[in-house]
Amino acid sequence: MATLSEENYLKAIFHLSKYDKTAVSTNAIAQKMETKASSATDMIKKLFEKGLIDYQKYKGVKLTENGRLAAVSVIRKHRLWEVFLVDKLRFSWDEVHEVAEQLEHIKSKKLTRELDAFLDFPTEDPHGDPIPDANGNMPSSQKLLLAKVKQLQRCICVGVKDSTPKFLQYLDKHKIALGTEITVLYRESYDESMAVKINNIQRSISKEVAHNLFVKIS
Amino acid sequence: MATLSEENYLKAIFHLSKYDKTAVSTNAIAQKMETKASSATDMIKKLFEKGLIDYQKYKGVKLTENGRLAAVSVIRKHRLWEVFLVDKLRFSWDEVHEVAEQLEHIKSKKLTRELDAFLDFPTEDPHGDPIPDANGNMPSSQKLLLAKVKQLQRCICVGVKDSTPKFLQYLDKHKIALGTEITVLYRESYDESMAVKINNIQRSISKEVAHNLFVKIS
DNA sequence: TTCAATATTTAGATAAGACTAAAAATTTAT
DNA sequence: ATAAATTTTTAGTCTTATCTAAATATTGAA
Repeated sequence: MATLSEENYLKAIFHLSKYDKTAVSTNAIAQKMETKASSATDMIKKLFEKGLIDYQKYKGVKLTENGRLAAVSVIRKHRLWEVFLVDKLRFSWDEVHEVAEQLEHIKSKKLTRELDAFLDFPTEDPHGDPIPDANGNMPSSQKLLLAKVKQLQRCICVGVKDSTPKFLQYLDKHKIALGTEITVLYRESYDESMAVKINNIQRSISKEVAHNLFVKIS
Repeated sequence: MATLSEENYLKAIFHLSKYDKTAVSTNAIAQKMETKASSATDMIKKLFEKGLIDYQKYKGVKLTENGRLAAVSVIRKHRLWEVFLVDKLRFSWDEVHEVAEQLEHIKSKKLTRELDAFLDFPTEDPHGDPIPDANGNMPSSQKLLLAKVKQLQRCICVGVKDSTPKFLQYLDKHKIALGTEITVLYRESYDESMAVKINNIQRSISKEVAHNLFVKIS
């Protein structure tokens, strides 16, 4: 069974290898974990000994199947707890992360199973991120960044890439939520901002926001 | 803020000083924590440095007000989570302890407050133990051990002293639950067992059971 | 009250996970 | 292709919480 620290490293490695499938560097792991490269090396050796990652000195790491399952199990719990906090306990979507970081490490198969059922088997967390099933399968979605949407297309907001409180509160303030419909009017080449229509009102969306909002074409 | 291990020691000291108000010995703490006396001494020094216990070498320890508050806060969370597991997640009363031991260490004022509200401000956990309020006040109850009940008195089962799965499963098997009415018929002096009437059926209750079941006179 | 038994504390060691500083390997730039 | 810059690893230290073994204090029995 993995320790709390091991679980956090596995999660970090999983998230770092989510998009590109190449090996993850020691420095990248250290940065994500907000620790030093030497500490990351120590943990890498430990995870390698336990068969949770593939590792060759100086060549970076990759999760093994066991490592992936362990990481996904933690992510599943994290996201289920986030749903619980928002749906049942009046937390807002910008308040859940810190508490879920603690709850995700609770070890009880039955707890996870029953929580899932209690929440009626949700498939997404409050930020639109998919919740892996009990076998470690991650539901795939065809979401894309708002920044990639073509002119005059309509789309629906389905998730966020950046889920820091600051960004989430920005979205709340501007009445952008999951499910909100957005029509892309045109792109400003000067600053890569976008003119969009939200709730029939024309607004400008900065490059930063457009690169952190996931949508699906509707 | 107390570490996980510190919280567990504070809880142990609280439970050991619950009934008798005298100082708690190092050995008693070590035994409750399933560790060695030398380890207990180390932790005692640490808790003393932090102002959570009063301590004089060789004289045992007592919780300070801050220490008591810290212990009661953990116990409050433990018992609220037990209610959650039984009332919302289909756990039985003999399954909740282990998971609550983990959940009790989650640090979030808001989580505790909202969980309390979500559960509709329960005053007792599934074993009949009182849930301290947010200010650290423990509701007092006038419960007593079944073993102390006088002949021909009627009483109602309100709690358990021993809350190990074995005892709880014994009670389940014999259809004794919180709220069950028990009439004490007579006491067998030979083995200290009791003849009682439960659900209009006469049964014998062993000394062991009678000393672990709390009732209130009805 | 004095000595044996018991309880407690101290001293020194260990493991996990972090750190700093220095060494070694790899990558990049000229 | 070689030197410089960067990345990664190693070596050694620190803290927390544990342990064993030894030393010291307290308690209790004769």
